[in-house]
Amino acid sequence: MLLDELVTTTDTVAATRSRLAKVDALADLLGRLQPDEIAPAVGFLVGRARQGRVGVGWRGLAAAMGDPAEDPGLTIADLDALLDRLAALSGSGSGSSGARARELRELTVRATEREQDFIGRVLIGDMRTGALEGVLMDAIARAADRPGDAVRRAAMLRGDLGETARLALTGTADELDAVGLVVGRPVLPMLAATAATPGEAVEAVGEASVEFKLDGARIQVHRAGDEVRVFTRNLADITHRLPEVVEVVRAMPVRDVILDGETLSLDEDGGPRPFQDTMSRFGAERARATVLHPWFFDVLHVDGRDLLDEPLSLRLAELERIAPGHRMPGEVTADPEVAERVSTEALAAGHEGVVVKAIDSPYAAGRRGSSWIKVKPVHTYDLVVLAAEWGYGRRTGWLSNLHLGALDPVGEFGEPGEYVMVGKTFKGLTDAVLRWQTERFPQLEVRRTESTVFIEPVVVVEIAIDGVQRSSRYPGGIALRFARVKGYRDDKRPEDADTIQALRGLLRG
DNA sequence: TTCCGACAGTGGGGTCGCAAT
DNA sequence: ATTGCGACCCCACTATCGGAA
Repeated sequence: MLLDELVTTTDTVAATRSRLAKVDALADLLGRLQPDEIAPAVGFLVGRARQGRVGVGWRGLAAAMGDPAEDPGLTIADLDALLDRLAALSGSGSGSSGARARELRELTVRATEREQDFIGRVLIGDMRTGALEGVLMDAIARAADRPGDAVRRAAMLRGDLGETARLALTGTADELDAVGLVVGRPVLPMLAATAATPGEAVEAVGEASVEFKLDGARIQVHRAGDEVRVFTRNLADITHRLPEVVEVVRAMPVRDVILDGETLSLDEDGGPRPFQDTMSRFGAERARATVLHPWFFDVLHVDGRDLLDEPLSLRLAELERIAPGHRMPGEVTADPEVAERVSTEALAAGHEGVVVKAIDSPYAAGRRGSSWIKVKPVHTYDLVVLAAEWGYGRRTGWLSNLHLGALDPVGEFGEPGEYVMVGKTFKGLTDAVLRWQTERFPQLEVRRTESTVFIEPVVVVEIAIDGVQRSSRYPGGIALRFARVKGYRDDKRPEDADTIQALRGLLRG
């Protein structure tokens, strides 16, 4: 199929807000693809090429794009082959950036203007058609005449939407239904919703396993005999970086197993180190002094037996049997007060909070259902808006991302009474608030750049954060973690804002 | 008719490896 | 040796659609 035909469909999809209409257009396209084109096309449509990331970002793209062609001639296979070549060049030594740019230019001079635009969005992974995995799964089901739930289930267990689409469209219904757990092949991890308090979470799910939530990285570990593989939340294979985790699982009294858990580094006293330290070790290719410890909170398969559809109570019993020394701390209860106590214990030990899990729930791979609910304490501070950046996409034309400052009353970082930037946020803003600040901030403008309007430090905004972390980017040495707007505080004066010293106090304890 | 679950979009912090400078 | 880019960990929240209640 010509790439032009696929691009026409994505234009149609982007032009409507109706999901049913998007599904119609996508299903029609999927039905016309050749078998070999299905997996590549699905990768394009969701902005996640089957080759993965190929080392081209905004900069590389802008530098490499050539003049467009007049007439369409590229095929889906042509773009897929380009991605293969780019992936092969990725990280292949000196000159590879130039080689990637040449490959990209060679292909894009054969692309029309709108094909170039599409290729760019594929490479960046930013499709903006309002149809990603969720909508596309419905379209695959429609095109293949299979139930949506069957496609969804297969995609979660297969961990690969392109291959699932190919199977759904070219195989039998039985073959689709037969997609299951395979030891060694990662599945999409189950996700958690959010609640304000542990008590509220227990009220919502009933009898629950209330477990510590550790501030580390999610891991999924597969063992088949002596072969152990470790995967991230996004299913990347990081086995070679975590030999200590491999050893732990290899020592378990099982032949085959699939475990879900979290890994992080500890300090000398056995307490958790900051997330940044865990990531430093987790992200490094070479061995480091710090060790990553695994804690497991679920088991999906043991010695030939799938446990996905078994209740959590049974899975936890299996976990206790095979990995008693590496179980996530927790307690089973239906009592909100007990849940609050477990949460207090987790926080006292330096952890993030708790996850409350319905004790009778199955393992819903890839779903953010309501049977797992995470609870973390929220801190709020009154900060001062220093600037705002122009938004993107549906926020084009609105001042969106806020620069936030904390008061420095003693002049530790400048003159007394000045404000020290500690982070940015775009979260928590409703359309009405976006409109308001776009109207208001230019009246307070002191200067501007292409992207940013800087204003008098007089607007106080209440900000929620999970905490702070050390920073080399900001002058105060700390940055906000997961900052979001709770609301503007017309009743507060900027000189009453919270201080950089108070924020820094969050670093320990 | 109203409610609510699922999705997509809008970006935030950091760390690493690597290629270019 | 330093810098900038790209990949990838962690993540919250709002608007919207369309099926469920």
